[in-house]
Amino acid sequence: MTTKRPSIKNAVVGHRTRVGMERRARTQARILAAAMRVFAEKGPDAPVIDDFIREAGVARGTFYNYFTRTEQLLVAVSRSLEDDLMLSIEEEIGGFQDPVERLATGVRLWLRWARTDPVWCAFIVRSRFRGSLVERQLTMDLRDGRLAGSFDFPSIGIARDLVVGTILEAMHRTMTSPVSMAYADGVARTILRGLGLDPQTIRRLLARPVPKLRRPVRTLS
Amino acid sequence: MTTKRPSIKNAVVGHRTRVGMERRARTQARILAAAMRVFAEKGPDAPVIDDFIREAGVARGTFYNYFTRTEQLLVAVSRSLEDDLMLSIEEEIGGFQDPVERLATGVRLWLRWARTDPVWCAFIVRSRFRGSLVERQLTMDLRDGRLAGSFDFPSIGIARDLVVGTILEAMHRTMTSPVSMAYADGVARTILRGLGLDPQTIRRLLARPVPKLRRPVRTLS
Amino acid sequence: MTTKRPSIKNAVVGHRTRVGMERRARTQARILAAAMRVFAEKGPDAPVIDDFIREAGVARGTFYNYFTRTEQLLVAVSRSLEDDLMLSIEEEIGGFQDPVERLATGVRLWLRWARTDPVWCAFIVRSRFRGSLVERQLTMDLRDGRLAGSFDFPSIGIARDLVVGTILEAMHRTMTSPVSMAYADGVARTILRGLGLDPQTIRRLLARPVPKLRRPVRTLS
Amino acid sequence: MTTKRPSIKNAVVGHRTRVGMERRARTQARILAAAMRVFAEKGPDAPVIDDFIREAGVARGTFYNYFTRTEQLLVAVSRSLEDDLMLSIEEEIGGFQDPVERLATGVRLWLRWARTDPVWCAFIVRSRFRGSLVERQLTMDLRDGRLAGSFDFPSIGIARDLVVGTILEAMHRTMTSPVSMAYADGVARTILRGLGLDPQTIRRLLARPVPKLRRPVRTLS
DNA sequence: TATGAATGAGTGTTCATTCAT
DNA sequence: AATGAATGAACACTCATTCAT
Repeated sequence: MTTKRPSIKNAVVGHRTRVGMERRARTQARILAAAMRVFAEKGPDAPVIDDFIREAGVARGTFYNYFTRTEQLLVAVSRSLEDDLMLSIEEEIGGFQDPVERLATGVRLWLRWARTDPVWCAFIVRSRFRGSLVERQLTMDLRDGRLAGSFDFPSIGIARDLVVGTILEAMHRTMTSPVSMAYADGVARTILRGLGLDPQTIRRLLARPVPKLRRPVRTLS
Repeated sequence: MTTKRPSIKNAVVGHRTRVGMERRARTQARILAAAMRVFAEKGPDAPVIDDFIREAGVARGTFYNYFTRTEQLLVAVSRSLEDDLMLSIEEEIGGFQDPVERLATGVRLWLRWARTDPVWCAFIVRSRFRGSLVERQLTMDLRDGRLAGSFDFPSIGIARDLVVGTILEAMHRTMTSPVSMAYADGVARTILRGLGLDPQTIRRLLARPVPKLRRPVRTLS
Repeated sequence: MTTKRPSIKNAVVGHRTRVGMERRARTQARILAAAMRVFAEKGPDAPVIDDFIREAGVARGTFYNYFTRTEQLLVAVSRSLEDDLMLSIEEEIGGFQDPVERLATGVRLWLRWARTDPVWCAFIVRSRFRGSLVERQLTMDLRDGRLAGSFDFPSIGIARDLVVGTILEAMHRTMTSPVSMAYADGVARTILRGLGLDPQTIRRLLARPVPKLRRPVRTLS
Repeated sequence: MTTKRPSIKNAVVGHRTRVGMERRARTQARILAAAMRVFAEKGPDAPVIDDFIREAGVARGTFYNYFTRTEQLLVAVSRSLEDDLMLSIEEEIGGFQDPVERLATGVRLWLRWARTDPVWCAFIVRSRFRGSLVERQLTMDLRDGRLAGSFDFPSIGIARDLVVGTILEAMHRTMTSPVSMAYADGVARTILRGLGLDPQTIRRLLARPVPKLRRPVRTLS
């Protein structure tokens, strides 16, 4: 009989623990969401702790229960934003077998999104952080494409630097002055060229329509 | 009459003006030189005005007579550092007729220097500013190379983004982990590939020895 | 009727009450023991409530059920530490009939202990609190010694100030720079002199060996 | 001729320097005077920087131009207060040849002042700092008195601990409960006894009238 | 033009205390 | 009685900027 009903003591402790953890999670989420809005408005460097606690509606002390450095917030938000787009893109290119096609489409989607959301774009460019998800996918595609004989470059590191560096500069240009969609595809073309693809193949790849992102991407705007 | 013999008063004013201008120039140069040392030691963001005036040995008020924002100093120093290397490089490649050879050698010299001087490298990467001299030369070479039929890219802007972006990422990697000289040439190879050069030509270009920089480059270390 | 057989309810309440009181005592003891360790490590002023609850492994709220001021803890620990040594000393001098001999030996034992345990010494000196037990014993011995005609001083208060003040300064010196055992006896000699003892008697008293403390003294080290 | 008239440049620089130094000295004095009032009101531990700047009527930054730690202020004020009384006392006992008489009168004057000014008394007792001037004079008198054969104690250090310790405890008692003037002399008597003086001499010394302090003592009240 | 003392808004951080569970 | 998340007043410290000399 007694075994059926959990002892009051255990129940209470479990309950308390659970309630406490839930509350913690909720508060942390609230601060993070607020931080995202703050960063969106003020950029990655300007915000001060006051901005975050005002936006989140928590007390100073509460903030310090979760984060002690503004930078921690920036990293968390930055990673979340990059990963978010990457997940949306992955949803579109997940079906492709060809790593070259994956990469080509991925770059085009990425740059298109950068055009659509300049705030997001500026944020990603200015925060020096580079998300782990995008790095992982990129490395994989480069390796697979080289193994398949499609790509030709000295090393994966160099190829990665080409892709990331060029895209970042392109994003920088995008947020500075509005660019055409042809510009985005031109960047993709040049990157693929740098990875050793022949013009013919590139032309064929870029002729395909770019899929629309179906998964809603969290945005800063 | 008065036109023949300049009045003493005028002479004095002129003298004073001249002396004043010289003093201005000297003080400004002193502050700039100090700023360079300060930035070298503390990075581009940490320094406060106190650091500059202490290093330069001028009073607070004096500083404000020349610069009102720390950022102005950063831009000035940054430009000076980039231009400095660019001038040294230009001295070597000035004799080359072929824009492709100019660019190839320029990139190789730039990356080699980055390997040699990690402090300089970190500084250039972290300060978002891009010097005008390097931009001008780069644009010129890209345009000439395309006109000559050697390069093939969608637009000069895109080509510029490829070159600058890839180099910046490569520099970032250089300052993070030591890289071989082969890496530097691999980056050059990939960039040239992205600009539309065929592998054969690239191989031929990279087979040539890299000239040594003869002009001493001002350094942060 | 009800008086004969205690109602079950009452029994339960009594049980609960007893259990509760035991728990209270146990928790309080835990906090005190933790406080002693914390004070030993950080001194009397630095510790914050967080230190105590972390060391004791109790929740913030629990702490406030027992102490509302850090100072209360300090007083409790301080008194305990002083009384502890006093009890050990009392065990040695309890057999002496002569109050003068009691006091002389007590002072010598006290200073010897101060030499042995600088952490304890520093703690007693820095916390201005003066334990009640030592005050009581000291007053008693001074009074008895005067009644017996051994001591000669204007008032017990003054005599007490002489003993306590000199010992505190001596302890201060002990914790600042290491002192010889002769220093300790020199202090005892001077105190006894101040209490009106003649040099001859003092010499005879200090010629006797100092007993070893048999009761283990709780220590901070 | 030119040598007669100092060059304008020199005159200006000298003038500026002088003016600056004067202003600095004035501000520092202002902060110190304010600190003294603040310490008098709130004791040595409670005051916060805000208290000092409000009382002194200077800006936060100004305060930090002169003191970076509250403790520095405490030390400065403490030393000043102790030295101040010591100077007044020295003025009275300066004429005495006999070190014993110097010391006896000094102790009596010191304790009498403590009775008169409980705020000052509390301050000296609570701030652990011991001024250098009083230490120096005391050590000198003890040494001279011993050399002259008047005093008899194991070491100067011990004698110093007796004097300082007993006086501090006596001051503590004075600020806790009002004491008679007889108490003050009783303390002096006991101290002298501890230093080895015979009762006869002590009685003779204490029979002399205590001089009045002529030099005004800066006070906290 | 150069000086540097003075300013005070701004910011990060601590920590005693409360209170719903 | 025990818990611990949340609170926010209090505090230390920084540093760009001004201005009288």
